[in-house]
Amino acid sequence: MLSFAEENYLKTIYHLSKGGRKDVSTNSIAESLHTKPASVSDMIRKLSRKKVVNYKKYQGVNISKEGKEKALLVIRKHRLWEVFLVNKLKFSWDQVHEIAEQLEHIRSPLLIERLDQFLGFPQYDPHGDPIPDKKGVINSKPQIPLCDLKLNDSGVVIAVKDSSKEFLQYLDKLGAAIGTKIRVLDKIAYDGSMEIDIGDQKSVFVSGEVSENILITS
Amino acid sequence: MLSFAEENYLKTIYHLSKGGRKDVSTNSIAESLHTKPASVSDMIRKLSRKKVVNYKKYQGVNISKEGKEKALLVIRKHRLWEVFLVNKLKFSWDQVHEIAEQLEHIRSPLLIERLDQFLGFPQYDPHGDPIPDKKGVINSKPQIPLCDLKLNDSGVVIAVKDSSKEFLQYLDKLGAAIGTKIRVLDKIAYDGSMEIDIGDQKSVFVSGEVSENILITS
DNA sequence: AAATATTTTTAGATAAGCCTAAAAATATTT
DNA sequence: AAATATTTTTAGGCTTATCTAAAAATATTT
Ligand SMILES: [Mn+2]
Ligand SMILES: [Mn+2]
Ligand SMILES: [Mn+2]
Ligand SMILES: [Mn+2]
Repeated sequence: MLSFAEENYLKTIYHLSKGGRKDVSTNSIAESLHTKPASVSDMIRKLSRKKVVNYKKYQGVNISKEGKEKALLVIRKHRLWEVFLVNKLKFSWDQVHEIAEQLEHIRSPLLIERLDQFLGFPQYDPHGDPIPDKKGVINSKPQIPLCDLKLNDSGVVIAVKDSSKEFLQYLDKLGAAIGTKIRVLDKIAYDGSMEIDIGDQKSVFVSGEVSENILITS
Repeated sequence: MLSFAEENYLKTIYHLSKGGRKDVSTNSIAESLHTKPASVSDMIRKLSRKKVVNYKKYQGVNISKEGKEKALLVIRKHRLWEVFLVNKLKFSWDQVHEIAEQLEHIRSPLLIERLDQFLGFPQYDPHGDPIPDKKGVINSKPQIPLCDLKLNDSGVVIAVKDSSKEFLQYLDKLGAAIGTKIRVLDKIAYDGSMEIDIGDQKSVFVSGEVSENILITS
């Protein structure tokens, strides 16, 4: 049985090891969780004793099979609750992450099963992230960051990499919600910014940073 | 801001002071929370510093005005979540208490407001307990324990005093859910047990303990 | 009223989870 | 390869919430 803190560490380690290489650095975990490296070292030792991560001093950690299962269950709960908040309680997609951070730790297998059913077995959360099934299996569509599209390529917004309030509210303002068609009108080599057409309706300029955080399916 | 543990202590102190006299003993709190009196003494000192209880050493505690407000908010959340679990997720009334014990600590005023609305502003939880409103106001109907009814009196089950799995499952077996009509056929002075008619359908004997835990409106 | 029993508080530990500062290991420059 | 910089770990503290054992206060009997 893992504590809330242990679940949060494990989830972070999972996310960090998914993006980059297998081994995750102490500093990157500390940065993600807004804690100090010393605290991370302590916690990693504890997670290692519990066999949810593999760890050799000074060599970074990687998540074990059981650790991954536990992390995916927390992520499943997080995303199901986000769907509940948006679809049933009419929250907007930029309001739900913080609340889901709390709800993801509620312990009751039956609750999650019933919630899943109540929501109609959703496949994706409000930010386009896939919801792992009971066994932790993720059914993910190919996602390309907008910045990787070529001139005149088009595709549909399928997810966002950054789920912060600020970014989501900016996308709302652009009218670039999930499901919106986007076409690349111009790519500015100088700073990585782009001119894009949103929903065949308007053309706007977005920064390189923004274009990295919008995920497209083609 | 109160911790989960502090919220649980406060809720317990509120419940204990509602039933009997105003001042609550250290031992009774310890018993309710399955902790030791020494731990209770520590916690009471802390709650007293936070002004949510009034406390004089060796004289017991009573809850303050702010304490009562905070306790009622936790109780409001607990009962709304129980309604959600039963009405929306199809849990039975004996399955929801433990899960609500976790959900009652989720912090988000907007979430509770939306949940209340989603549920249609329910007045009572699945065990017949009244749900405090946003301001902590409780709208409670008069409740009499079954054991206080006289011979041939009748009334409707409006709530239960004990919400344990075991008791609720026994009531299910009796067919004495909330809303069921009950009439007193006989009162056995010897042991306080009763013969009752349930829903004009069948007569059964119930122990004195059971008849204390069934609440009736007349 | 004195003796005894019960209740409550205090003293001293422990575990989790965090911190800062210092030491040790590893990585990067020169 | 040596010097320097960075990363990671360890050492030692702090807070919260719990415990057991002992002391102090209050309540009950005799
Ligand atoms: Mn989220
Ligand atoms: Mn999400
Ligand atoms: Mn309950
Ligand atoms: Mn209830």
